[in-house]
Amino acid sequence: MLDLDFIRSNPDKVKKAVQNKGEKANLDEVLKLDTARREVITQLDNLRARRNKASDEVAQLKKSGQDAKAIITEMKTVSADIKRLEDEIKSVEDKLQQLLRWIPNIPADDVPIGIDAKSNLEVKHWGKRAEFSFAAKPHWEIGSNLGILDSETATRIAGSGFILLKGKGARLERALINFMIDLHTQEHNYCEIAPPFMANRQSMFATGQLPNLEQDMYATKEEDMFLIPTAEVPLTNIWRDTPIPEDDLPVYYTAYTPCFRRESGSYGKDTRGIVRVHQFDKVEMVKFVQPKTSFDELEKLLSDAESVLQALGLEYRVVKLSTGDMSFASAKTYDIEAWAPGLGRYLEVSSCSNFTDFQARRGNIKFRDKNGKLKFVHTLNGSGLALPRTLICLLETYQQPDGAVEIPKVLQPYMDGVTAIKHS
RNA sequence: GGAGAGGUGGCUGAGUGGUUGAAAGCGGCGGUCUUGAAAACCGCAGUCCUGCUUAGCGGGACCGGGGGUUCGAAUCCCUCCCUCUCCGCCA
Repeated sequence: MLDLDFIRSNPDKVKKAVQNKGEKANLDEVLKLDTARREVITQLDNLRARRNKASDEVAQLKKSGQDAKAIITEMKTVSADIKRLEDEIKSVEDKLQQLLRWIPNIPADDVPIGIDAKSNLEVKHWGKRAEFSFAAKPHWEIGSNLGILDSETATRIAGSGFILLKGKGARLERALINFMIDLHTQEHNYCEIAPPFMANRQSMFATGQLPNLEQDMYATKEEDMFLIPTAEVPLTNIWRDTPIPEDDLPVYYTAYTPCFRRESGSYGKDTRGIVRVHQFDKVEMVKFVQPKTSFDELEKLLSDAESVLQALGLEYRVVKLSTGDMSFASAKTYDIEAWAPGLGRYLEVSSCSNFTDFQARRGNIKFRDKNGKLKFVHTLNGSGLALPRTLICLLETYQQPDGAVEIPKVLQPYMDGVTAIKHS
């Protein structure tokens, strides 16, 4: 959500942002409603002031035993007018809020302008391309050959687009989660959280999943709750409607959660393997920071996510997303894409964004500054990392001619010292 | 799922339908006193919206959310949400 004040005084910037992000938002109507709103408020407040005054007079008259009929009769019509204006203001504000929800965050100045991923900008490359003396296999072949990945069974249990890991495969998943969480808590100062995996409508609105992505989420029928599509939702909502003590800033949280996504409309994309699934594990990082520092914090967040790939020895590149490719709520986003040799392409394993005060405004997340004033924080989040795709890159990068997969050194302590997953 | 109790300021906790933005206590901030601190005493303190002659001054709203009754609602009525206690069920 943007500040109405900002929209009013910078309509051109907002218009440009809407356009560059490929969103549809009725800005002219917003400005019109904003004016109407303030006009009605002025009238309404004047009438209310009159009523308050009269109310005191009635009280005084009654106290001294005098007749107040005249005022009461007069106030009947005033009250009727107030009620009419209250209905009007409610309808105007409802419409305004409705439209405001669809206005995206303003992209930062250094974000490349473009309608889609074609305008993204590669800003960094790390690691050497893995070379193979044989034809590198895709992960689903490696996984099923080793008996650690069983998609058919997952399909029987839940349907297509679900993963079942087995034996060392399941263990590897758990090892990755533990390794990542330990790295972020021990090296990068994040506080570990184990949050709810479901969230209510208000939480989903605060982080920006609603209203845009309602169809992409799994919802419960009876309770109007949603399965979280990312830990960003519960983590960011920890401070919703709750001022953060300034001394606590910056606040860093990390959490492992499963993520649930319907992926409706993505049929035909990534149907093989586990690149795109309905449920996947992810370690997420979320930050609440002082507004001035948020873009620096984004760079740090990015490097925290990168350090996972570096430790695992996986080749990757960092891409700065263009206006059209980044999310509705983001001001600036970096994607990290790791190389999957078997697939022969990069996979997005992390997305690190600065939401500036966009989510904070929606979720009323504030801190008290030195002068005692409440101000919106800036929020950021980044995957650190998404598991199935990291697992894909790992299996495909460390596959051996005999079908075994070597385990990177940093993970071995998390695997009881296992150095490779071999055919059993 | 059944029965009951309750949601008031940063916290605890009062509040006969009419100067109640709201007593009191704690905590907080500023001061007096003190070499310093504590204690004591005095004073200040909420959020949001809006207007203007915008370091300020007005006005309005806010006592879980929404609706209703009334000239007037923290107070009465309806409804939803949440918390707590007991029973049942259950990892």
